[in-house]
Amino acid sequence: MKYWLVKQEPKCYPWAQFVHDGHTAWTGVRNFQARNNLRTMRRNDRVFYYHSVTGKCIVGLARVTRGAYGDPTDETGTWSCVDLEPMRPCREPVTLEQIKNAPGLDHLALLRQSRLSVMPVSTEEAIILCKMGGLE
DNA sequence: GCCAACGTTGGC
DNA sequence: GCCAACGTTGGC
Repeated sequence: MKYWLVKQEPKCYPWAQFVHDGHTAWTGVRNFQARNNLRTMRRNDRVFYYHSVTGKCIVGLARVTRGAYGDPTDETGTWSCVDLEPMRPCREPVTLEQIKNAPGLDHLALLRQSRLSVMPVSTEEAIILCKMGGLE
């Protein structure tokens, strides 16, 4: 089981809406590196849900319910998406500032590649993030 | 609102 | 294949 982090602006699709919907197709990714990460995802992988721009914090944990398939919002066949389902919210959101200051998280792609919207998280990093967010 | 980072496009 | 111009993302 691998760990990932996806970014979303809360004004586009907030965690609360995700929870309300119960599941969602993670469509619309139009960046090759992010797409390649999507394609590496497997069912039951865990996904940290990060609110970008407004919020700037991890707000919950989701899981992959369906591995990569063709993004239905893409006519060209170039892009992929996965299906996600919320698991549980953070007891406390993990802020970007906390992440920056936490030992062991300095290699997180979130800090190194600010524009990447789908990125891997190592098991070690995931353990730290779960602890910080009150996620078991 | 600004701007750094960085991906994409298109002329050459 | 190079690179300037341009657009987007996202933190500040």
